[in-house]
Amino acid sequence: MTTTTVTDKRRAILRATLDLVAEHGFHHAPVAAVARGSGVSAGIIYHYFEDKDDLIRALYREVKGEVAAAFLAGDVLALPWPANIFRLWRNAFEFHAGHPKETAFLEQYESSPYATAWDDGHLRMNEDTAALIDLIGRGMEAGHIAPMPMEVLYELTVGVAVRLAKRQIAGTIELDEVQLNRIAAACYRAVSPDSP
Amino acid sequence: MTTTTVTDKRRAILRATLDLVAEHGFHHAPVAAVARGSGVSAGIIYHYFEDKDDLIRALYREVKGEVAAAFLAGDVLALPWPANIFRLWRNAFEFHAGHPKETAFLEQYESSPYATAWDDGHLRMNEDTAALIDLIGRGMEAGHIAPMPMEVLYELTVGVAVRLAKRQIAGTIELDEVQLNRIAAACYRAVSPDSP
Amino acid sequence: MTTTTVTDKRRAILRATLDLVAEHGFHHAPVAAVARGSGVSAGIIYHYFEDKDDLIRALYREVKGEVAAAFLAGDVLALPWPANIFRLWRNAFEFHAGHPKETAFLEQYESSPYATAWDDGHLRMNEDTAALIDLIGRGMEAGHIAPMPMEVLYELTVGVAVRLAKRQIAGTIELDEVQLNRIAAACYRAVSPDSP
Amino acid sequence: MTTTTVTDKRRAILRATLDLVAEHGFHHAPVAAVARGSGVSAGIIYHYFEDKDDLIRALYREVKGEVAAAFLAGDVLALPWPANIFRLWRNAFEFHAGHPKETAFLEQYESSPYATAWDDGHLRMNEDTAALIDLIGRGMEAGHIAPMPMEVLYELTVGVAVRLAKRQIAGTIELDEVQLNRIAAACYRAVSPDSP
DNA sequence: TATGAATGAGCTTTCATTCAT
DNA sequence: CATGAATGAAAGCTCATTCAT
Repeated sequence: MTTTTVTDKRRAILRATLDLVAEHGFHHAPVAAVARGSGVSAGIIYHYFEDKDDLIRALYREVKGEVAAAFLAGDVLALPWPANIFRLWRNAFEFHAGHPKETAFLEQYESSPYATAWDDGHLRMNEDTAALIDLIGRGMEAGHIAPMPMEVLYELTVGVAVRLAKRQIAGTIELDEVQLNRIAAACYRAVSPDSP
Repeated sequence: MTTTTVTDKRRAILRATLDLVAEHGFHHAPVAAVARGSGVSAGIIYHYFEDKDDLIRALYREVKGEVAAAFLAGDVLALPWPANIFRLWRNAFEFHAGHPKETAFLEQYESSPYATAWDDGHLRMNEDTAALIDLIGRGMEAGHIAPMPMEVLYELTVGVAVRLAKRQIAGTIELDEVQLNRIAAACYRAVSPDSP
Repeated sequence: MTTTTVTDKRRAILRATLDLVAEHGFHHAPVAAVARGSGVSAGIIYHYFEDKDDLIRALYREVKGEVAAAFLAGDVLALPWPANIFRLWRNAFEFHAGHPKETAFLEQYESSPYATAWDDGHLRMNEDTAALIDLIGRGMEAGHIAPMPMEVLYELTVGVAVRLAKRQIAGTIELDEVQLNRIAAACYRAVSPDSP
Repeated sequence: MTTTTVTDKRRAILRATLDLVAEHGFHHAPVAAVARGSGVSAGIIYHYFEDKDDLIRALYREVKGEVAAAFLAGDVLALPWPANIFRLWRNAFEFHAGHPKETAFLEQYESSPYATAWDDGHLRMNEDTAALIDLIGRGMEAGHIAPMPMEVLYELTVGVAVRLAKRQIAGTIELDEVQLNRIAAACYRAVSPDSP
C-alpha cells in the first residue's frame, strides 16, 4: 500500500545515508548523493526529514535501536547469572564486529559536536539500555558485581567489547572464540566484588 | 629571531585549528576562521601546510606527541611493578580529563574516514607507545599480567581510562580520587593472570 | 518545452563563454562572469558541465561543428572541379572573417596546452573534415592536385585562408573580391601538379 | 662583473618563464615558479621587470629577435634569386621545428588578447622583418614574385613553413628533405607571377 | 507526493605583488 | 641588490535547500 511505499522510501533514504556516511564521512555525503543512492529525488528527502541534520539524527536513533535489540538477543534478560553478562558482552562484540557501517556511523556521530550539541548523548546510556540498567542493578544488589557508577561498569565491560570490535573491523586484531571468552572473563573479573 | 617567529606562527595556526575543531567540528573550522583565530592571513597557511588535510594531519601528530609524553609522566618506566601500571592508568585519565580540546580533536580525527584513509591509525598503538609496549611486554614475561594481544591489554586498561575521561568531560560522571583508584585496581584485576 | 528550456540555458552558457573568452581570454573569463553573462547562477553551470575545462571543451566541439558546416556551405562537395576547391577556400575565409569570436576562441584553444593535453587536436584534421578529406583524395587521384600529405595540402590552401581571415579581423589587411580570387588561385597553383 | 651577473639573472628569469609557459601555459606559470626555476627570489623579479605582464612582453621581444635572426641565417639577403627565398623558407621551418618552446610561447602569446591589447602585433610584420620586407620588395620589382600585399605573401610562404613546423612538433607529420623542398617549391609557385 | 533544475552562500586554494629584513 | 614570508583578492567548485512543474 501507500504506507508501505512511504516506509520503504524512508528506509531507503536512511540506508543510503548510512552507506555514504560510513564510507565517506559526514562531509562527503551530500543530499544529492543520498538521493541517488536511494533512488529518490533530492527534493522528496525534505518531505521525510526536516533538514539534513534531522536525517542524521533520525538515522542515529534507528541505529541505536538496532544496537539495543542486538544487545538483548538470545534472551539475555532471562539467562541466569553470570551467563547473562557473558552473553551481553558477546552480543555487543558480535553486533559491532558484524556491522561495520553502523559502527562507523555511530562513532562518527558520537564524536562529533552533533551529539553533544543536540544532547542526544542521553541515548547512549538511557533509553536503549533501560532494561540493561535494570539487569545490572539487580546484579549489583545480588552481590554479583561491585558497586560502581553505571557508566564505569559499562566501560569496563560492554565498552571494551565495542572497542575491540572496532579494532577487529579495522583489521588490527583478529579474535577467535577462545580469546573472546577469555577477554569476557577478564571483564567480568574487573567488575566482580573484591575477593576477601 | 626569525626561527622563533616562524615556529610561533606555525604553532598559532595549529592552536587555532585545535580550538575550532574541538568546538565546532571539522565542518565548521574553515581555513578563513583558522586564519582569523591565529591572527594570520588565509594565504600564509598554505605556506606552512600543503593543504587543509596536511594541517589536520600535522595537528594530529602534534597532539599524539603530547599524549605520549603525558602517559609517561612521573617516570612511569622507572617505577616498580605494579605502581608503574597504576601511574600509567592515572596519567591517561588525567591527561584526557584535563585536555578536553585535545581529546575532542583526537576522537573526531580517529573516528573519521581521514584516519583510516591515511592509515595514520598505526600511530595509535605503535610509535607513540613504543616504550609502553616494551613495559607491558616485560610485565607479561615477569608474570604480572596475562598473555594477551597488546591491543586487548590496551583496551582493558588505558582504553578504559581514556573513555572514562571523555565521559567526565561530557559531564555524565564525576570521579574522585577513591573511585579512580578503585577502577584502576579493577582494570589491573582484569589483566592479571588467573588466580589458581 | 522543458527540453527547449534546458537546451536554451546550456546554449546561453556556451554563448557567454564564447563572448568572454574571445574578448578577454581564458584568464579573464571566470565562471562567475559566465554566469552573469548568461543570466544564470554560477552553480548551475556545474549541472550542465563537469567543470570549467569540460565547458571549454564543449564549446570547442560546438564551434568546430559550425566551422565544418560552414566549410561545406554552397554544396561544395557537389561542385565540379576546380570550382569546389575555390568555393571551399572562400568558405573558409568568409566564415572566419565573419566570425571573429569563434576565430579568436579557436586560436586560443588550439594554441593552449589544453588542446594538446586533451589531444582533441585530432578534431582539427579528422572528424570535422571527413568529407573534405575524401574530396581532396579524389582530386588527387584524378590528377587535379599534387600528391602531398593531407596536412600539407591543408596548410597550403584552407590554412592560408584562415590565417588571412585572422589578419583581416585584426585589421592589418583588407582584402576585396578580386584579391581574394587571386589568392585562391595562387593557393590552387601551389597544390597543382607540376606542369611539364 | 656585476653587469654580467645582472644580465645572467635576467636571462635566467626569461628562460624559466619560457620553459614554464611553453609547458603549462600562461595560467600555470606563477611568478613563484619562475623564481624557483631561475634560482632567484620572487621579489627580485620585480626589480628586472615592472610586473608579470612586462616580463611576458620582454620575453616576447626576446624570442622575436631570435626568430628574426634565425630567418636571416645563411646570409639570406646576399643570396641570388630565388635561392634567397628558398633559404628563407627553410630557415623559418627549421627554426620553429627545432625550437618547440619558443614556438609554443609565440603561438600562445600571439593568439591571446595580450598581443592585440598591447598592439605588439606590429612586431609580427615590422621590426623583425625590416630587411625581409625590403628583400621581398626588390623581388617584386624585379618581377620574381607577383604583386601582392606583404601579409599575403608572408602567409603564402613563410607562414606555411611556420604552420608545418608546428604540425611537425605536434607529431602529426614528419617531413623529410625531399618533401620540404617540394613544398617550398609549391609556395614559390604560389607567389610567382602568373605564367602567360 | 514527487521531481530535479536552480540558487547562492561558503569553502579551499592560487597567485601577483609588497615589504621588513 | 636580494630574500621569501605575508597579504588578500579572486578563482573554481560544492552542496543544503527551495520551488515551479
